[in-house]
Amino acid sequence: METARWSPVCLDLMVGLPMVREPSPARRAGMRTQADIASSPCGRAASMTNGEASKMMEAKFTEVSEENRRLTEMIGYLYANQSFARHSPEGDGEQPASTAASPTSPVGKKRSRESMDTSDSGDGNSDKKMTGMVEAVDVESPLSNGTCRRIKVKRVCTRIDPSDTSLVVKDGYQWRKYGQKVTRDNPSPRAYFRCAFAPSCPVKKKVQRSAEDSSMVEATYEGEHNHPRPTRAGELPSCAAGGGGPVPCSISINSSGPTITLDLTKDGGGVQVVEAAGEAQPDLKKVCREVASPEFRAALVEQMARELTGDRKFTDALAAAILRKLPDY
DNA sequence: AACATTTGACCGATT
DNA sequence: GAATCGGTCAAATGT
Repeated sequence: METARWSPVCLDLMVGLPMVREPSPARRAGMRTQADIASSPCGRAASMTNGEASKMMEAKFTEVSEENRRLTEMIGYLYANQSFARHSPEGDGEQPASTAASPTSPVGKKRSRESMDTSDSGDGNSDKKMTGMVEAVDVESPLSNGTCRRIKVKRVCTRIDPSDTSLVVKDGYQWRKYGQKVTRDNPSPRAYFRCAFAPSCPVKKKVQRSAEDSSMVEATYEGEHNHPRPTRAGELPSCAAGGGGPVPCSISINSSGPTITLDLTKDGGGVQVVEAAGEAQPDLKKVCREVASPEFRAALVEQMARELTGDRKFTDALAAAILRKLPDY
């Protein structure tokens, strides 16, 4: 018997921390100065009213999104001039794509580790763990004929029940597991999945528990689906799947700096700040704390709700989805 | 019987 | 050239 379920709500926001107008080399690398931080809205938000903060945050988010987009273009341009590509975060979701990779030949059999594994490359400074983030990069997959094919690699971190050993991340697509491996730098095994529509769909994903936090799993998607997301019951996006599945509706904010995860399902807590590399500057931590404040979160939620309800396409789709869930009368 | 998952073996890349 | 590692294959097993 099919009962009505909660409609999935999963918002992945990919916004960067504010960048300066004329990026210096250091800033191009994602670093921020104290002046940047001091002038950021987060540092002042606490002293203003919620309404003011809300408005300001909205404006700032727009600005930051624009910055992020420019940064994306810039980094993409930089990497396009190099022999390998690994460029900017791009906060799009997984859209069905018809052009990405050749349907008949999945991801190249072997790729360099540099481009293959964006999480830990195995070199000396690789202990960066970007837990809680949603990151998407394009990498070039070398083909046997010497050319390269660009594929999208997206990393998503999700919180799941620590006792759940299945490493199943429900993301709306159907997957077939084809392997599992214990890797050197993580005691928990890494599971390999292929899209159930393979070989026509070239997408693969790797899922592995975080070494530091066993309640977090890191899923790495390679390629883009060339088919629509299946809509059968039970295949809900990870953030909304209930019943022991991955739970949180989380928003990750990252731009080469620390990762901030806002778990909107929790009251008061649910905020996690993870340094992307080494130790974060104290000021940065302060900003992160302020970003994690109830005021900021409330403003964020308010803005998202406004954006979504103001989007005609979204409301139409939502209405259609609700109607589908209702029994026929 | 059919399909999905598990798991050891294998392969190619890297060190 | 050997050791190591990550990724994949495919037979065995489970549902």
